[in-house]
Amino acid sequence: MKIGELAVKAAVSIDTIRFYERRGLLPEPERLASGYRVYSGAIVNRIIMIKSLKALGFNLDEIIQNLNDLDAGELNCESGEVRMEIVLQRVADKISELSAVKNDIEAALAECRAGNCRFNDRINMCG
Amino acid sequence: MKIGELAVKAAVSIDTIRFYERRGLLPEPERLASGYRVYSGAIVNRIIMIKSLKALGFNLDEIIQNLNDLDAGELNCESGEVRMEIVLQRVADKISELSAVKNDIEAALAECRAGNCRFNDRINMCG
DNA sequence: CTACAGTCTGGACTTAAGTCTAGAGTCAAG
DNA sequence: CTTGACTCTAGACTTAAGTCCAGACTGTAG
Repeated sequence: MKIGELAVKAAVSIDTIRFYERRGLLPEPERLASGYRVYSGAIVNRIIMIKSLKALGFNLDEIIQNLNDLDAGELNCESGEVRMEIVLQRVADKISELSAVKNDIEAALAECRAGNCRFNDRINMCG
Repeated sequence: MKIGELAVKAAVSIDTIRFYERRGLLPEPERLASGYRVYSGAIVNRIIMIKSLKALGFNLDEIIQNLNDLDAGELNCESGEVRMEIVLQRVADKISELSAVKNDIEAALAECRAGNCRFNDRINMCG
């Protein structure tokens, strides 16, 4: 399978595949005499793994670590759990940060609607 | 007041003040014969406004628009309300996006703890 | 006068995760 | 053989909001 087919099967762009290769997320593939990259079907799953880990909030460096440990057989249930907990905390923190912003906007809007708009006076209703 | 004092009073860095000036968020200040920027006290409030709008989730381009309209007297309660509603929507969308990620991680963790860990098998528990 | 702190400019650098481009080579169909 | 689709590389570009730097100048205290 050449890169174009892989891109379709894994639903990523060709550029992304080459970028992941440069970043070390994907192994260097075999090459045809022409220099074209050739892939086995297994690589599709690896890209799906990467996408799954991205969806879980891991960044590329963390994904590299996970995949390396996975390849080395050093990624077990416990270490995976710990990693997910760390990412979970990060996601939860971002959510509460944004929730605070949301509350501020809602308070400001409530002030507006109570006829006490300060938007064009001094926009500092949100600490 | 020179830029260093303004930076302290407005609690931003000197670089940020110069950057805001380049970006058009702050007017070009008077200069001393030496070329040093001189500011009146009023500029402190403008920077505080910028920070408040940032805290509400506006980006710098939107803040420029708000400030321009404010300067032109074209920012009234209604338009301010509309703008805040748009930003509120954006924030709410981000929150639900992150909440979905959070749910996925929690589901994966629950699977782990139920003794059905698939982290090192195939990390695709989250669509 | 000498230090030293403050300020100036223009431009490069940062993060993250790609995306885009030019110019060259390759492959398959007609 | 030609055409068009595919692939190659290296490197520049993107977004956002700044931060950092070198090298020069200014202002002030001792």
